[in-house]
Amino acid sequence: MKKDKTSFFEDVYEVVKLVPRGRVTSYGAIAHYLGTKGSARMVGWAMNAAHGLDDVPAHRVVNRQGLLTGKNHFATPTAMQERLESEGICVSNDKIENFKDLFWDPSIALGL
DNA sequence: TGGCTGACTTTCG
DNA sequence: ACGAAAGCCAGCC
Repeated sequence: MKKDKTSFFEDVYEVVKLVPRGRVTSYGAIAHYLGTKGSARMVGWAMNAAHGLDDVPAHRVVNRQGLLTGKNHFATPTAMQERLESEGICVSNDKIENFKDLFWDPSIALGL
């Protein structure tokens, strides 16, 4: 089932995997959802380990402005944008269009 | 044990 | 509006 010892990363993975296709979330939102488990930086750092996992759509995680700040850590800087566009998300100049509408907050989606 | 790091966020200038 | 700096905290050496 699940491991009793839930690392901060695993919690982040679970949340990111819960992000619906065609939606995006922010580091701060995940950090806020996890609560005291860490700060927004920790989320980004967790993604650094997550990008190696196909189960974790790290490309759906962007910063507060909807900018693809983490694209630089992907296999290719364009992979992130291409992936988002592939899911129906409009990206312009490394920024998500209508980000406010596409924003997906785990705290809300999970009914917290 | 102690110190460095990091894909963010917010605030001051 | 833009730039730089501080705050944040868990993982790794």
